[in-house]
Amino acid sequence: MTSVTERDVFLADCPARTTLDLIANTWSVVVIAGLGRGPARFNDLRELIGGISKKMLVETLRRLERNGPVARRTISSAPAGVEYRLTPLGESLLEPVRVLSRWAQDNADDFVSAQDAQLVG
Amino acid sequence: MTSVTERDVFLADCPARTTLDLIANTWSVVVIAGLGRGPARFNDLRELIGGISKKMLVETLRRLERNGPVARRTISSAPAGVEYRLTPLGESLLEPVRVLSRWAQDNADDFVSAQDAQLVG
DNA sequence: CAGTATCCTATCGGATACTG
DNA sequence: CAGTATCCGATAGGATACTG
Repeated sequence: MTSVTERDVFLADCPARTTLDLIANTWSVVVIAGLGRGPARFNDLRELIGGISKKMLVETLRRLERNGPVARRTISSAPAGVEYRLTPLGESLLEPVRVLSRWAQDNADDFVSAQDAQLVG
Repeated sequence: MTSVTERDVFLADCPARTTLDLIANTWSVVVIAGLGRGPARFNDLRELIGGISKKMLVETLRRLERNGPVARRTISSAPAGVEYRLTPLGESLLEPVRVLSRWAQDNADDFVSAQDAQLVG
């Protein structure tokens, strides 16, 4: 029994594509990877993630919250604040995110040199 | 012996972050995944990848070409045209891209329902 | 501490028309 | 077939100032 509606990233207007649109961007990947280290407060995340603005961090967290992978919790005990953590869905996203990040880290020098070669040539 | 310059996606202005910026977007992921099926012509890719415009396909291919994962070749034999294929670097990117795409396909329904719940609530 | 609100620019990305 | 060129609206994203 195959379902009539496929889930294929090659198809426009498919939930799989919509999902890819939401997770396949730098800030989503880095925020998920950051929360993979454990629950964190807003400003902890800002310190961990170099170059992210308050605006983008808020927007990224809200979007991930809306779609499931991230949960937000208010801390009443001192020091008061908020805590973000991965949901089970977010935990399952951790592996893809880490595989991609690791690739970026391992192949960064090849990318850079290819770009340099282009600039020189 | 640890190198002085780290390769960490958490660091702004790090080659790893720059690399992530270039690959962590929908069109890059889908184009790499598409070329993972084998070498393809420009219009073959346009047919395979739903919703991509000529403009975005050209720009994505050029960017991936500049940075290494994709190679472009002119076909002189009939029917004449061009062929895009993955380089060895591109092949190594295939696994991360497939892991991410598969996650999107497998969890698309959870994402959608989470969003629906938000709309209702 | 954890945001909001506003402004402004750059890039994304579709539509359309044209080219060798 | 495989683009290029141009126009245009929508979104990304930084800077800054303000808030409970």
